[in-house]
Amino acid sequence: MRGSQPHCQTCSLNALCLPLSLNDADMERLDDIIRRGRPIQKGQLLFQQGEQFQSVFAVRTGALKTYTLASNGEEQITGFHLASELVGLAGYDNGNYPLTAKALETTTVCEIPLTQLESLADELPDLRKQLMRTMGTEIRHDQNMMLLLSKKNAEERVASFLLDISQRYSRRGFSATHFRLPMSRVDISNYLGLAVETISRVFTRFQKNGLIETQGKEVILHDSDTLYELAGLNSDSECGHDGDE
Amino acid sequence: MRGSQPHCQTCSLNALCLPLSLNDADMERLDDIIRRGRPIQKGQLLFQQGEQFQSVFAVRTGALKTYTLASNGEEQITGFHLASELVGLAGYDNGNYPLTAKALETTTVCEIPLTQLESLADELPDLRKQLMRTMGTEIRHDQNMMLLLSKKNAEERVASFLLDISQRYSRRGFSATHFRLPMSRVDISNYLGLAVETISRVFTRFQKNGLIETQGKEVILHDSDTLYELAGLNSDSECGHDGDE
DNA sequence: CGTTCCGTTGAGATCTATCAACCGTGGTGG
DNA sequence: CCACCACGGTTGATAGATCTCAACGGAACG
Repeated sequence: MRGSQPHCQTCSLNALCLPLSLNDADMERLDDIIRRGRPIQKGQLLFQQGEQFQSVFAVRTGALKTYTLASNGEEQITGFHLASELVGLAGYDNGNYPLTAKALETTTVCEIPLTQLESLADELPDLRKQLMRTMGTEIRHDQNMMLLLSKKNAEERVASFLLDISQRYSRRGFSATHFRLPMSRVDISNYLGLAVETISRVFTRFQKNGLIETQGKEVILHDSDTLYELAGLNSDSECGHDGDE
Repeated sequence: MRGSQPHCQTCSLNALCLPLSLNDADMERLDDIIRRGRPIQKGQLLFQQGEQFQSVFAVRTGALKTYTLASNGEEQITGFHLASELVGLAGYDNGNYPLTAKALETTTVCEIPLTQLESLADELPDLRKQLMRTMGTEIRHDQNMMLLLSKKNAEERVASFLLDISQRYSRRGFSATHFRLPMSRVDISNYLGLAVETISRVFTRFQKNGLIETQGKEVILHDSDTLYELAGLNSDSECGHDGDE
């Protein structure tokens, strides 16, 4: 994102990331324990299901997907993680990551070692609250996904998905109507519990109806209102994901 | 459960409930802030979506379901809560309950007021860890549900469900093969993302194949191994829910 | 320039939802 | 005591949405 060693204090994402509710002094202490590693390339793993749980990560640039493996080997994508969003907190309850995180494109992350995060949380009530809030947000997101997966049809799911991504980009200051999807159609279909072909068909149907315009991964939302209606949401409510893990 | 005022220290559920990892002194302090209310009757609400978030609850006896309302009014059941399990932590991230909790039968709960829980957590690192762990467990559960809802067919879902309930009863010292489902078929169908009729058909099919035996809400598992196979699980792994919210 | 991966489109198969009827139980009231 | 009703659960027939299988086009890449 910037040249030498970046810091939370100067990071353009700090208003969205874990430092969210921290004052300057606290942020500095958080900054001290964060490790900034090499970028990881598309397709590489950040951590793997079953590995020992050692760190939580914040996406600085790029995007990740997280997925669990069923015992039959099928993968279920549980979330996409864009810049400023946390990854890995879902595994907090025991010693191993319950899911795998893979880069969708070249990605840089901030690594926050768990032991240090825990001892810092012991001292900083605000950080603690922020962590709990982030986990609560993740639970809300997952429960919205459960609703989507068990009650919505293909068009509703795709509409919800597009609006979710739109809102998340918008929150980071990017266009809410013109963006690039970092994940493949296959990933989208897996996430939404549909076949790839169904995703493709819904995209073209939406395009024919003038709701969206797509060219590969580039998407333009032309009629967000109708999309919101389709998704079964009001335009000011959440639609699946809330930005943090 | 018992006559006058019960206490965490003597509660038969304390090895499964929030006091899980607390020492005696800490448990006593937790015990002090817990309120034991009147039993709530079948169909009554413990709390409602949108209400101010004030307390977390532990089920002492009976059972609850929690569900969210989509904007079209449809309800999506996100979990069932048996004795010793926590309810309400899912809402931790903001000021309002994001879901409703309704009693499936006459139910008694321990109420833990949030403000007091928070200040107690400020002092007791073990309690804090326990809370985080519980939330992490809930996230894992929800992600397992996402997998179930997007990848499993009707038989696999029902098998997973029955084994989940079985494990949870078993953990509380009850039979893993002979139990009573506290929820209706409609609730099960809603939870599993299927039509009631499908649930009914799968139950009878399982019964014809000698896998289970049912009479109304009473269930006997005759062939857990095949059920585990169907569910796509090994018999020692989790299958959806892990006991705590 | 060939290969591979990804996305799209078409035709047919399949699972589950839907609609409808029926049954047993429990509660209510005449 | 019995008729009646409401409700939950079961079963059958049909319809529909999505999956599966298959083929094709284009972009990316070595």
